[in-house]
Amino acid sequence: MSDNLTERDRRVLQAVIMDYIQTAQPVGSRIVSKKYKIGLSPATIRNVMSDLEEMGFLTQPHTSAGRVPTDRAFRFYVDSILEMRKLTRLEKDRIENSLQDENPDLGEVMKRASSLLSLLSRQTGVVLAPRFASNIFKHIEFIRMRERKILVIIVSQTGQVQNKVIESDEEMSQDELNRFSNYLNEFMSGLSLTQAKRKIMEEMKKEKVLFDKLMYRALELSQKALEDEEEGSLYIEGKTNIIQSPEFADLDRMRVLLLAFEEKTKIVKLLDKALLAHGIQIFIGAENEFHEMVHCSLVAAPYTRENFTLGTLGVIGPTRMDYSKIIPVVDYTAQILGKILEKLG
Amino acid sequence: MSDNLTERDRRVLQAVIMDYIQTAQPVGSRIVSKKYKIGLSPATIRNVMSDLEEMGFLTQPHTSAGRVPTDRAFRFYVDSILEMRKLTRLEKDRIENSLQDENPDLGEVMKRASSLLSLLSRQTGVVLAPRFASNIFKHIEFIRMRERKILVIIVSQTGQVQNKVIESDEEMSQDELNRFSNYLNEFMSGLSLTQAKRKIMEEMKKEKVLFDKLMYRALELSQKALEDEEEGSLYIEGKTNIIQSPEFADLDRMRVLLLAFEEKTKIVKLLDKALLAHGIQIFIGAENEFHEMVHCSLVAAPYTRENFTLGTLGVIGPTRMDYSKIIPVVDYTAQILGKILEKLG
DNA sequence: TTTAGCACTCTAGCCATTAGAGTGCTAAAG
DNA sequence: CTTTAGCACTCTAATGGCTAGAGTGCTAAA
Repeated sequence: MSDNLTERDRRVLQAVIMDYIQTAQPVGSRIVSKKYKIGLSPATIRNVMSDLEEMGFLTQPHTSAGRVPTDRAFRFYVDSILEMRKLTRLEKDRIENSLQDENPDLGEVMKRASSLLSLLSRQTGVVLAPRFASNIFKHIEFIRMRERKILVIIVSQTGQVQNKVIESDEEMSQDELNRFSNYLNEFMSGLSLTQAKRKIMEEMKKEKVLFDKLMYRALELSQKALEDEEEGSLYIEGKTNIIQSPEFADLDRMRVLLLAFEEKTKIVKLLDKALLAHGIQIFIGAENEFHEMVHCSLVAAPYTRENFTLGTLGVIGPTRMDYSKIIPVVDYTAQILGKILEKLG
Repeated sequence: MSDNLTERDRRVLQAVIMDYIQTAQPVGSRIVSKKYKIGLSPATIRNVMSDLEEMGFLTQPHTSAGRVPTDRAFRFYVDSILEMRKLTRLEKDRIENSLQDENPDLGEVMKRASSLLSLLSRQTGVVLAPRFASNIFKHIEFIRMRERKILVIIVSQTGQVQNKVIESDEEMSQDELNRFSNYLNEFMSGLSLTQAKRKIMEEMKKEKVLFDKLMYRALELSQKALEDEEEGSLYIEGKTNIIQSPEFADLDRMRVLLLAFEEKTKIVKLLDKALLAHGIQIFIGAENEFHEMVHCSLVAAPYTRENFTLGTLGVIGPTRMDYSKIIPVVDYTAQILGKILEKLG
């Protein structure tokens, strides 16, 4: 199981992988020898392939079939063999233009980004929107609906709007609520929402606030409004692309994956992991703990504004997807998305 | 092609349809004679079936197969043969409980309704949310974002929140904007949003307003905020259920349908049609102009609050779905949803 | 009018066979 | 020692023939 691959081994492995990416069929020694000029006879290739199989990079579906790269092979491939295709000017333009927006609305931009990723990769595009809580606070508003139900609207500096119905212990007039809004708008001005949350907690403990019933109530309401950690909205576009991939001809596999898409939470968790990393991250097949995704890979990249990570985007496709093209696409899209969001600042 | 079906014809047709709904297989004369006690021999049944075929109610996939009901047969079935299964107390309870909500948020309720429909029918559940424009106005708020970009938030009496970034011709301070909000909140109080739109148009033409530049601008902004007819949000749940139906074993068919689900606009149009009708409506197969849905039916019902139609909900499934159960489910869900929304009023 | 009987048709499943792709091993060539 | 040609071997996927079974339509008898 040693990993000491000779140059020749790597060349052969690369050929097998590349052919498999193209055809989705087991690759035989003849093909490798002919189509990819390695200058070796099929017989030699066979020996090499046999070695690679021993090392866990290839498998045979059955004796007389060609070989198929394992997850491990793909891992090795993306880590050390893969040569990126540079994006053409045309492709770059396309990415830039698709994301450009006259009246930028965050939701719209997110949706476009995922569509774009799906279109360019011919796979499924995903974008994890910035956590609302990580935004800078801009405005809060309380609107009395009926009895003790109050609609709270919180706006971030990026123009994201979160709204929620909360229930107060006591009935309150709209006037009172307006005073609350004014007070809190002042109080939280310029803070990030997480900071704001903390500040509110601290303030509530102070003596003078404990005596001022109204102020206490204002803080209490805002706390309720901020309290639930929303799971971060996920945009998925191009789900139907997976139907084309022969690896999902098996209906059960497909169903499981589509269910995961519908469920979303697992995908969110996966993208969350990529949030912490710097630059492109690739999750291959069974590497990620979600059994739904054993036959899939995720190419993901965080997008940042002024070095602050906002969210993640990526492409989900079969393990066999064309990394050499998709990685640069994801990378560049993340860069551009970051830039666009700076304007939205 | 005459429709004068004898009682016997109808019994046989019913048997064929019911069996086909169960098995998704062509139905032969033997089965009809045995399983459904019509008291006729297979030979007689064969004659009847032959007649029904001539009349366009049945087809044969090939000579020696049984018969399959046509869309026309299903139409006839739901219109005049079908006997509804009554919902059990248990099922009714389930519907009521699922939709009940402590802190009702419209989006949440819609989502639950579609999930519920999907779960009970084992098909795909769809809910068309109330048009925002048909709501009663509650509150408007302008928030200055940067330069001339202004975030407008409009709240309806049901607690729905719509937000949008608009651009004004001139830069304005938050103070001015606040004055605008105050003025407009007064101005539109109690109106439906469509009425409000009209009133604004009229007001803008008045002379005195034309001279008051600020007021004119306020109206202009609110007009911009209200102008775009948003397409009404659609909730779809349980898309993966269609994978189970044997009629979608054909990947192309399935892809087309899933695409339609992703696209949404066509489904919205279809549900819009049902909006006008009273009570349950059923669209069978090729009857609806969307070729994506040739193998599907839609059972839809509008839901109303105090006799005012808010939206539509329904179930999309194969033509062969179990109408006798699904129709009552859709019907009752629509009723309950209406009631729930009254509270939300 | 209904039904039993029967000839006929078509499909789906089941071999058996075969072509072809690919392998591994051996022995010769470099 | 490495590479390669040659060859026997294996396995699959495709093909074709065959059969059982399901279902029909027609005819003639009940």
